[in-house]
Amino acid sequence: MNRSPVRSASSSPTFSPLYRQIKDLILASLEAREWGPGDVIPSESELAQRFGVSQGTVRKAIDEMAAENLLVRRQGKGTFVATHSDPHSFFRFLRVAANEGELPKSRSVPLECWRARAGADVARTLGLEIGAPIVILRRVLYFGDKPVVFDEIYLPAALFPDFSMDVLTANDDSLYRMFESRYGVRMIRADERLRAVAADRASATALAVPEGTPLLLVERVAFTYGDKPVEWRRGFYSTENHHYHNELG
Amino acid sequence: MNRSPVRSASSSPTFSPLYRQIKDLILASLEAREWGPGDVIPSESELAQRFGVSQGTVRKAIDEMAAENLLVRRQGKGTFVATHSDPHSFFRFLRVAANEGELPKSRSVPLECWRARAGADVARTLGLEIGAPIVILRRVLYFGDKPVVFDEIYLPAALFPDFSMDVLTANDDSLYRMFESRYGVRMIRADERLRAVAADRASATALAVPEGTPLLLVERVAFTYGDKPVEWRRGFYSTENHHYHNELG
DNA sequence: CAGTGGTCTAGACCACCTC
DNA sequence: AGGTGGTCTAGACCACTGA
Repeated sequence: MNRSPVRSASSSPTFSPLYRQIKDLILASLEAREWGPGDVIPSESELAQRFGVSQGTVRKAIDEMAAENLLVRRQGKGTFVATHSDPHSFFRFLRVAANEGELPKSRSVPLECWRARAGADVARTLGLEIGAPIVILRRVLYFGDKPVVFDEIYLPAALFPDFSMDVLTANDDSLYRMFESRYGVRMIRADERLRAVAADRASATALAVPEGTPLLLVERVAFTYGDKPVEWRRGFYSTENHHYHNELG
Repeated sequence: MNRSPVRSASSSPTFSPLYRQIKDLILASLEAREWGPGDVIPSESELAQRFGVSQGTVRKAIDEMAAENLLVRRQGKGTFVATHSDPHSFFRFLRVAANEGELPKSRSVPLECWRARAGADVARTLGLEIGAPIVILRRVLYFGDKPVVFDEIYLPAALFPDFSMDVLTANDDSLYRMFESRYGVRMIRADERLRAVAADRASATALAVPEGTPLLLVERVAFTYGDKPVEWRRGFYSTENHHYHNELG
């Protein structure tokens, strides 16, 4: 490895600065699972030596990756691969808050899980062939004793081979935590589209509200390294006592 | 001015690094309107000289402020105070997208605007005394010929003294653009809470949908420098042909 | 051309963690 | 004490802009 970085690129149309090349190299190592979620990566000076650049250049590369929540710095200890284990990361991908007071602990209750073949919509969204094997999961998220989110989740079976009710019931982690620990698939980004809809029978039942109740519909496509889509999800949120929280900056 | 920065702070409980002190000084200049939205600020080397630190330290301060969308760097030209004029900034505070195709140009149609006194809710949200003078605006946002958002907006009258229908009709800018150009109030951050509700008579009329239609309710508190709340807004979004777009990262 | 931000380096020292 | 990341400096050179 260790392609030596290009220091000058005058008149090059695809010029990218050294620290960005370093960033791409580190990114490649993450993608290749050289270091897994939660692991320490080599120290800045060690990486600097490995790549033949100064420590400041490595530092700038890591700065960007920390800003993108790919790495986490801890002074005195080292730099770590980000993981969905820590609760901070949990709420980056679940923007639910209680209208009043603190949010009670969440509990995920799987309803059904089955295998199917990708229709046109799912295939397009996940970048699969039509007819490719997928897994579908329905589950309800409770906060305290209240059902708040009814999710329908579509996954490519190729990436989550043995995904099933058994795996889910044996596992108390959040889904994304399990995805990265069991299948080595780490979600790093997601696009969401929010709409208001009337509860149909299935969502009304799951959320214990009357049919026709206005629900917040959240459609999500989640991506792993390389902006590869690996999850499609439709979540119905009961917003009687909760809301979707967002910060604009 | 130019309090000389403190270089060492061993055992100080409120230690903050030099670049953060510089950042606070630049922030104070922004808050004091030493440079207005869209203006160039002094060059990095000039600021370094003014504050008696190295250029790299000023650079790091500006880096953070650029990441927070307070400043905008333009290579070869200088560093500028961010403004709501550029369309990029516009969509940071209006997360609407069309379900299909491009979003047509938006048009804001004011319905009514009147003065009132703050009730308990508004007073608490905006940090005012109960009974303090406020201004209330109702307006509809159209995209193409479709009404999409019905807004009710509460502002402290002290900050927006002559705000009225006349001012609005004479002004084609976005609200936030007008706030910063006419009143010197620049919105830098906002908290939003999203819920699904059934359209009441007022919102149904404004959005030309049947009463009871599920609507996306977006409650926003917007903040200016120093995290001071200066706007409270309730927006009803018709999500038949549009949605609220959010990126999780 | 001069002036701006952008990159890269080398080295010093500080703050924090662990042993 | 020895390692890690965090701060700060000084200086060189590159890339972009506009007169």
